[in-house]
Amino acid sequence: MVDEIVNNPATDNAETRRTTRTAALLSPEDRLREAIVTGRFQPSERLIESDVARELGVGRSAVRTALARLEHEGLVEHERHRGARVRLVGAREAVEILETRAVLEGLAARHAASNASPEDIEDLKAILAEMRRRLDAGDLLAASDQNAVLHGRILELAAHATAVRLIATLKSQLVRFQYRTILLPGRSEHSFGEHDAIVQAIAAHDPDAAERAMRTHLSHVAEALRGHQA
Amino acid sequence: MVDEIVNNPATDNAETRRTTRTAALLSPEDRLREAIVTGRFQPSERLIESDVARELGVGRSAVRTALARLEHEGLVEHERHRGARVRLVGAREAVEILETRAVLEGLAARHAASNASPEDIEDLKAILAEMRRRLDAGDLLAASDQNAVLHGRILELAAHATAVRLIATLKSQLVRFQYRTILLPGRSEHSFGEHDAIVQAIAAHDPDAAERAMRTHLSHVAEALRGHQA
DNA sequence: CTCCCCACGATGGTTGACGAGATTGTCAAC
DNA sequence: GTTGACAATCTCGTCAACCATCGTGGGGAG
Repeated sequence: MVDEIVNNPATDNAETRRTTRTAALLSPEDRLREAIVTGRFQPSERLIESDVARELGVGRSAVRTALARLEHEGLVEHERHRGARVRLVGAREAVEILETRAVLEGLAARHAASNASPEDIEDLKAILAEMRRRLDAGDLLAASDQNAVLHGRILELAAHATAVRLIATLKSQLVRFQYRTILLPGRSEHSFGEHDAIVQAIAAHDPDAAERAMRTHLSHVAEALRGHQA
Repeated sequence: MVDEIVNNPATDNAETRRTTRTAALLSPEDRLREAIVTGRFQPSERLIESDVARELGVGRSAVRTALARLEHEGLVEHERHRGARVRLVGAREAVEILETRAVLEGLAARHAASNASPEDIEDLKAILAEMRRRLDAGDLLAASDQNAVLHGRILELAAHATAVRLIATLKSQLVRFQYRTILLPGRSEHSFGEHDAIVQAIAAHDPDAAERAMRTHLSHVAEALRGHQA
């Protein structure tokens, strides 16, 4: 889930800027988020409420609440009486976020190791096997999808609402770093081995090992990311 | 900083409900937060925007934005078209939050160990010494204050904005659990020893030891809390 | 050319109104 | 008496128009 930081960008995207409210299916918040994520608003660009409202074809209050939420998600920053602008998370902060995710997902893995039922473990192994198959088939992107599935499943098993929530918000802040590090040469085999170790630790109901494995895995991802864009 | 989960409750509190906007010094958000924290609104009580607006003597939109923020802070929960109610964090969730804080503060301690300058280390030792003095004087509350100072200082040293931010929001969710576990019999000495270990690890620039020490410290706090209210 | 002041721009907040979704209560049919 | 449909009500979500406040930049005074 970090090997490929991907929030599906609500793929519709195709010209919904009619001022008529025909396309009011998405909430203003989602529309605005999507506009930021897909880069229709440049980083550090000022988001004037009235302009955005006209652009999206909604009222100013809707934009205001949307901005408030996006601020909490870390997508925009806000100064009183000076307005909002889209936040640019630099490489430095990206590393911070990955570190934080590492400890949080480590915690999740720990709980998963405690909670996992035999069926859960079979599930995880099946996901891993599918990842193996796709790797052998040379389809790195498909394998990366499986990667996301695995991490998601572990979070479910953790049954730790607090950690899951925080991880989700952290993820959203990294939308601009949609690298699939698994695509880097040699990374895919490393990644598979790390995931294997995680699953094995969970299967063995060894919380310490599970946390350790998850953290080393994510730190390697962070490292790969760092090297990739340094 | 966990031994005494205390957000100073903006002690003014004294009847500021005049509809006249005389007492508009606090932002609506702060007023509402304070009202919830101090228990003027019962847990699970419905927060009807218009009522709250009248109660606080502000407009409905102000209340709306305040509610949105408090929702993100975890103080209220919100369902579309069904309104907001003050969120009750049960013991189970409190434990979750403490666990999460433990790993996050562990991360912070790790960074603090890497970053700390000689002066920083002297600082920490001074705080610790002051804590020792106050403990010897038998003033547990004062010692608990020093405890908060120490944790805060470590967070500063960590220079890890992401972790600090998450920890702050987690803290605010625990406002209802304002126990000072240090007041429990025997806990104070334990607590001092744990803090001592943390400072020593930071002084030795040993990130692993610092994280470990912080996590064991906080897990003991969680344990004490659990036992205290079980 | 520099500096200060003020008008303008934008936000924060208010009021009033309207529609949508949800809940509740009533009433009729079985 | 119970049940189901329908209507009234409640509350939120949004819009529109408005005013007060704060920042900022440009123009006038020196």
